[in-house]
Amino acid sequence: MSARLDDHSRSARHPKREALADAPGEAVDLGLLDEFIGFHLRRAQEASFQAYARRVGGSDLHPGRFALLVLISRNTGITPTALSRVAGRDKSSITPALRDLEARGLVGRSPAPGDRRSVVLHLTDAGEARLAQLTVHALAHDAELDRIIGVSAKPAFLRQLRRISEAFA
Amino acid sequence: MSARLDDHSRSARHPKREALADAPGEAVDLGLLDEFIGFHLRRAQEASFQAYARRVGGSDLHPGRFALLVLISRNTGITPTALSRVAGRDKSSITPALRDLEARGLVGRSPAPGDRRSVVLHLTDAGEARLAQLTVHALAHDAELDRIIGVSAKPAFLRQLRRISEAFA
DNA sequence: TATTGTTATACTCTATAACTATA
DNA sequence: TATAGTTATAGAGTATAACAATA
Repeated sequence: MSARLDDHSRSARHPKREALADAPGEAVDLGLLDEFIGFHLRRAQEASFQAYARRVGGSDLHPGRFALLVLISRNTGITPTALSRVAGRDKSSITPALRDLEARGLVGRSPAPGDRRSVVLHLTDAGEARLAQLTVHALAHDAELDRIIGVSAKPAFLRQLRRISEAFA
Repeated sequence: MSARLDDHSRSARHPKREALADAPGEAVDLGLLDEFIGFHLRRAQEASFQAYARRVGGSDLHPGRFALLVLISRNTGITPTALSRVAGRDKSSITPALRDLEARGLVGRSPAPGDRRSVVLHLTDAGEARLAQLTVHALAHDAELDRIIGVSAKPAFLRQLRRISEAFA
């Protein structure tokens, strides 16, 4: 909620200081944080992430893995290095994720034609099936996000998020 | 990638989408991801985080630590458990962060009056001074975010982010 | 010389469970 | 019995540096 930045009267309402946030939902002064885009960006992202994780089940594939499946499916033959660039990660960070997806039998690799240093990636049939399952959950989750921000406001909201990630790319 | 935040020679306009990270002429198809709020939320948060980290220097205090300093400063006498609830983390997750801030001499603790199990937190003078320094960086970073999304659009944007985090709280 | 992918390694952040000392 | 805080431990996720094979 919105914090009153200069309100020091809270000690009047809460004579015992340790009771400041004893009860869940007790008011805590967020100070400057309450007007920072970065702070609310982080909270929204975290909340959305955890809601998705609850939806698919904690033990299942996280959003990052789902994103890899989508990207490999839509870009069959992409290389690990190209994937890491899309994800904005170092190439060494993508190796464990791909190994995990391979171990689950969802992703396969083949020698890259024309460059024997490289490999090209594809989804297995099981990978495509799993992607289809996860897509149902992802669509439901996104539909919930749509309801929260309002369908008519979505395009502008997405545009602003894209502007942020592109401005700092 | 060595973009400096202070470098205003860099255009803020980015007309093309999807050319996020790949070699020229090799556009990557984002598929469903491109319309997912959660996906763009994550990218924006990550980009903002890294831009802030570059601004304050990679070795310095990260946004999470800055947030703790703000919260302790604005809520002197808050307990670790209350802090963990504000941050949405388990109480065991807050212990290492507080130990770090104590080791840096920025945060102090005292016995909680009336409950000998508990402790209350406060910023040291050095902590307040450091918070003031970091606030300058945080304000500059947030001003850049303001420019990116537009000052007039900021209130609605913040409202939407708050709605997301509160809807999944 | 540069690039691809991997390995080794380390650091951060987080969570669960068990423990202590209180309450 | 329940709670505050800590500890031990484990699991993701990421990064840097170095390496072998290839370009």
